[in-house]
Amino acid sequence: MGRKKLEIKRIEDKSNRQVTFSKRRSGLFKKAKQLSILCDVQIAALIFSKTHKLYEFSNSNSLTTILRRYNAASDIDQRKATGIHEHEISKYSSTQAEGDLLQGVERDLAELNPDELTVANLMELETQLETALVQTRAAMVFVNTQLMKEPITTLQEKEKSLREERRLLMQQIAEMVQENIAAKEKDDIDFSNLADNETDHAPGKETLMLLC
Amino acid sequence: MGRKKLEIKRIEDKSNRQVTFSKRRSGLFKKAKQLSILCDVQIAALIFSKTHKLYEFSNSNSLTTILRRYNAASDIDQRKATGIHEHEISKYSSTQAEGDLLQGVERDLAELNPDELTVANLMELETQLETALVQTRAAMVFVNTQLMKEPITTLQEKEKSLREERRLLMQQIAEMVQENIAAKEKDDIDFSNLADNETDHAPGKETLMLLC
DNA sequence: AACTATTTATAAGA
DNA sequence: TTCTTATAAATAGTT
Repeated sequence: MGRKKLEIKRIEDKSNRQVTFSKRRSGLFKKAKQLSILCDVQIAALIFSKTHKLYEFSNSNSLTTILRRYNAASDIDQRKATGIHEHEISKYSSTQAEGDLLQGVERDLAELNPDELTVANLMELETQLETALVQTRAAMVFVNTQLMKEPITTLQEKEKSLREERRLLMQQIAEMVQENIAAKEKDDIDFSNLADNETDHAPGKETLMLLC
Repeated sequence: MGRKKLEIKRIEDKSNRQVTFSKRRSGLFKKAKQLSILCDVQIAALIFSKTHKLYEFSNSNSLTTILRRYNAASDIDQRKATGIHEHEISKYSSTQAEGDLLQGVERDLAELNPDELTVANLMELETQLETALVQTRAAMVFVNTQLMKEPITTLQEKEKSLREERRLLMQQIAEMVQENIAAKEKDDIDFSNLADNETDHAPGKETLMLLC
């Protein structure tokens, strides 16, 4: 779409490539945001440029929250020690309203028959929690990617940073899972229909074990 | 773009939403692929639909390789035991030619001054290896997501599956890293300029440690 | 960073 | 659902 039809092959001119990258990246993220809103789906898009910057789009609450926390912590704890290094996360993240997890469940349930409600509700909640888990894991990758950009000089430092990163993440994940469980229970849903193997475990505890 | 201007808000009609999702998802992946080719960048895009299917685009070699291996293994080992469950990974993955990691390095280096070559070469290789690491981690998340879709009934089964999944991944990562190192050494580059802290470690081993 | 001629994506219709 | 087509939107080259 432009003055001339452009053949899809690597643009050799550096400056032109940079301009096109900027334009099309913005276009791609815009499309991603539109799709996520129109069709009510969760999208994450990552671009690793040749200059080793990470550009990211995500409409996921938990993901952006974790990223924001990490970036804040990173600003305070790590940048001072290793030198300033601008983060290139784009501003396209469209955080949905708070509590979207359970609101989404309720909206989906409106399309179901009343007598399917209880079972469907439980299944949906189960799946939503798993989605949150997936997002959390995705967040860990994003955060790791962020960390990669830091100019860490020794492998000892690298390992230490990764350990600290993991400690922070485990903490954040624990908080997130606890919030989910609290929300679940607050929603006053009957859990007695769950299979036996679910009832003799604390859900949050089990989830955390799987992450370790 | 269409007969009418469409307001960007959730499409309430289920059937219309599904059609739009299908069309725009295809459009988004097409754009992602074009951008990755035109600007020579690595892109991963994930979409989690409300029906809990994962749609994925990636132009990354290592990522798609791992996914393909896992899916193959999954077909044989797991589906039989837990019941068939179609994978919904889209076919948009555009795998670059083999050895693109080092080819990319060489191409970038053509734009540099000759006297910067040795240092730049090493830095670039370092970064490429880190990129591979990031991709590997991303692959782990994708694979976890895949696994989430399987209808696993007990938490015991779930935990067992995750353990097995991790074992397979560690193995695949080890292979990938070894391939990288082999390619590195085959390219006949002088590593003597590396800082001391890099020389008293086997790079592959260290990388694996960070992943554990 | 803005502009605009064109190409491309796609909403609605068949 | 898959194909068609009128229209909206993205963007390549230009300023």
